[in-house]
Amino acid sequence: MSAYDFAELESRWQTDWEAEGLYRSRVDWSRPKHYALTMLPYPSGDLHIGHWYAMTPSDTRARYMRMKGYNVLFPIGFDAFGLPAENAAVQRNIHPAKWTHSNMERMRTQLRSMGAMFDWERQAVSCEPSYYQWTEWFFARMFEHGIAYRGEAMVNWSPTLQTVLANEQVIDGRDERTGQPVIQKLMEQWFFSITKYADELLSFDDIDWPDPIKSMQTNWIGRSEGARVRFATETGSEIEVFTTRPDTLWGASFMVLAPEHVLVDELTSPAQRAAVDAYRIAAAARSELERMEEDRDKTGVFTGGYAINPVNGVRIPVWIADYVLVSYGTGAIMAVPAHDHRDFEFARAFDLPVVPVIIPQGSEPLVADDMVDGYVGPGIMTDSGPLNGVETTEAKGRKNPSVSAAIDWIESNGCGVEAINYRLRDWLISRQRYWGSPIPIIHRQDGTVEAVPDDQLPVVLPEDVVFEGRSPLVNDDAFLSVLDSDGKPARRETDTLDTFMCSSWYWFRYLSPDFDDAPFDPEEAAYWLPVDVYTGGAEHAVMHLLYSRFFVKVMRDMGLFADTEVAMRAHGRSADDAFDEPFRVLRNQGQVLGAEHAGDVVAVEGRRDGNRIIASLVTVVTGATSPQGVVVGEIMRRTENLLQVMVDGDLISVEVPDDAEVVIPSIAGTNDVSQLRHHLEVERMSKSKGNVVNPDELVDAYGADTVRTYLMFAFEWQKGGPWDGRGILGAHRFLEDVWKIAHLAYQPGDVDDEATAALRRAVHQTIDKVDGDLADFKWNTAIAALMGLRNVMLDANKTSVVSAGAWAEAVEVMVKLLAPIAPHVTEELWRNRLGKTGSIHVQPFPESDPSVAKDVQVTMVVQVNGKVRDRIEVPADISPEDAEATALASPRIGERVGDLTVRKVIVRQPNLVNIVAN
RNA sequence: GCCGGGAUGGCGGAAUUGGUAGACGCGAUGGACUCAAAAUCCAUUGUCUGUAUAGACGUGCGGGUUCAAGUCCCGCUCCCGGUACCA
Repeated sequence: MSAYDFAELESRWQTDWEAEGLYRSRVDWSRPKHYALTMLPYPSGDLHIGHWYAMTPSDTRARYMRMKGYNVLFPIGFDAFGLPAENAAVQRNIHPAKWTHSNMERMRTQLRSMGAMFDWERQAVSCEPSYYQWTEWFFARMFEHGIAYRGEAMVNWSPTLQTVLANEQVIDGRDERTGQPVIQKLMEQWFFSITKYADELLSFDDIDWPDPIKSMQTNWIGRSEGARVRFATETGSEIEVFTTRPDTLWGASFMVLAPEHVLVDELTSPAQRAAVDAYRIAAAARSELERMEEDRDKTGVFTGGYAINPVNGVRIPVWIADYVLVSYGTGAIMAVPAHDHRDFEFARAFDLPVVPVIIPQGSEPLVADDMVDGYVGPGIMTDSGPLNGVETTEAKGRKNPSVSAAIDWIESNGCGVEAINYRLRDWLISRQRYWGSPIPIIHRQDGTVEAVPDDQLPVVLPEDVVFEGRSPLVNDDAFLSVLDSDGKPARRETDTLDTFMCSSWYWFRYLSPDFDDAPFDPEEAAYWLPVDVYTGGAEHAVMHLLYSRFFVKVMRDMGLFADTEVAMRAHGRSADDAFDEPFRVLRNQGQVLGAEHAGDVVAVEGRRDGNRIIASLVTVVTGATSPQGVVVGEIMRRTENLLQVMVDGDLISVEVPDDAEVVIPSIAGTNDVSQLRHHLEVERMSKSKGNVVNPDELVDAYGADTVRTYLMFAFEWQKGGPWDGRGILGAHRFLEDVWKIAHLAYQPGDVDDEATAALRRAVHQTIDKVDGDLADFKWNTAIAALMGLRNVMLDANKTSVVSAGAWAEAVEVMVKLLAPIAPHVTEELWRNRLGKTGSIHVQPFPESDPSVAKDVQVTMVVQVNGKVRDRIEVPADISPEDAEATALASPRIGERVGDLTVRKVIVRQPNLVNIVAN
């Protein structure tokens, strides 16, 4: 037997497959198509184990579908624009294009080492002009159709760098690199009106997506029904609010505006001016995420202005507070503290009136002074003029009688209208950066804007630029100066497009990456679209996937599939519903994290309280020693001010109060809790998320097939987990065993029919198991089943009593079942050991024979009062009567039941009988 | 904070969706082979009860439903992902 030389055979087959064009995918209307898509990778530098974890199972699924008879398209490309390239430019003085291209060059080689069935001739790269020409073209279409528009949005502004920062570049309100403060600032930018599609995006009727994803998108869109109500101010303006509870309008006792609301200046009285201005500056220093944290103490300032409650004419004060966001609703709320938690907290904090207007069901009317929280339950309306006596339930919108009555009253009295509000905001697509697709817009001298004509696309990024922090486009005169459609001097737009836009249409470009007349070739699209299976990380649950859905719907409505539909009909395929959703089936994998490292070690001094320590001194230590009175341990987890510290195998909670002394040797000066928190978090992220595991080394040591097999075997795919390098030997041994089994010169002795049937049963049961598991994306159990078959075959070889025919069938089936998982070794065995012609990867997937697979004997469990007391081998087709009789006849059961009275016997033949006796 | 997911032996994970908890693998222990080691092969391996064809306990914590709960219900704890300019 030759040795399993994985290195030699893997590179040989990769070369041969490419020469044979085995993975070229071509339109073939005589065969059913399958478009398998794996999420577009970002060219971060080196392929890491996470890429393997995402892509090799997708490849296995694509190969499985191919063996199931489909013509499969499985393309690959790069999401090549983005922030990291610019960071590299700033930090290491490498041009983003150069950095990106060398990364892609490297990653292509690494991707090829996976042995995936990528069709490289369909590669799409988002930073190449041939690609972003069409990204720009889509923007131009959106602009034409009124989907793209100018608006204002908050940005992280660094006054020091005079530039906009990404959220991840801002830590604790400061620029992560320079440590200088960052403020929130309104800026004019481009948007796509995705909210126009909010309702359609809430429907998932025709797609097979995981429920959690659908639920997250639904919550993200956040549709709520209610009313828009106008409050007149004493300065003569109107404040419009959206409320889901118009029925509680009579209890509105003050209003709160977002600090950035346009009316704040007008409403602010001279006496309050200083306080309001100070508060607005403070609010600008806080991120939106911080502002939404509900358990924060409520802060706010009275503007000095008043509004009139339109339903009862009551004069109510107008405040500003940062818990109201400009980006949600109208940026203003009416506060009904008696019936809303946050408003109640705010009212109590600032001693504002609380006016109950609901009598809780089955209870006495509320007394404002006695309330400890807003009441949000059902009841009867009171002190609400025309609504008095109306029932209020816990239903939302019109389904709640009081809300419905209130909307009718408001509309007929002209103070508001029924309205639907979405939490979803329009998609901000402007980026004040260089390394992205330019927005093809020209700013004319008269202040209007126009799109760059299609025949002048793409607007190409200038290459000769210098990086200092701000986007070099802003200062690039050659780029900036342009003539408008009237031939007058004009200025180019300098914002570039959000990279999410590049990744919102890439699967169309794969269809025909060299097509010059349109983003995609309708002939290809008519066959391949839509994507049948999309796999990728759950971290994209909302944004990327929602944007992609939006994009397709917009394309459909702009008529961009008209030619494709014609081509489909020409081939007799219905175009109905083909372009409402981009991805028919979606499945998510988890993340493989770097190997778990020892955490930071801290020494803690403090007071012990049960299993918890209230710290007075926390020191981050390197060389851990344990002097008297000090607990030294490795930090396992940290949340807020609570550290979980492992000390001699026990987890101890350490609470770090704000006044505790904190010593972090690597940070000079006095340290505090937030620094401790921040420091430990950074340490943890760089350790646990860093690409500690290098797949290239694993491929060198064990081969790509082993790495693939191990990744699919060792984790629950949807969940992922920390990498553990030890287990890979198990996967490698398995492939070596398969190699060995296929090379055995099997010679039966005296053939035993029962043993032969048992082997065949195992083989056919394994077919069913692997078939079902691969269909369901359950790689680990599919491989476990194949390992089980391996064990059965090694035993069968030892006894050598199964027929030669059954053995040969088993070998062939095992190799075929394994082919989608370990493509190289199975191809080698198929063609060079089993002597077959043609690739194993185009063979039909084995089919099981139910009559062979059927069990003849099974273990029946007999329980007494739910506890297992005996196990009996019985025929698989045992009748319920026989099952019960067999169970009761068992001496061990007789002993157990003894003098007890049998009350009931539950029979689930052939697996279980439960005898209830007392 | 909010939204979504998760927690099962020393470790990764299985469990036909209410019916044998721990498949498969790693690791560990003992043995075979070897001068020795590696590799390989054989055996054992949830915990406890001194023995084991026995019993009790056991799926993050506290309750509940059921003949039967890892699975369903109620209440918690902790971890992971997302939170709109990381991709």
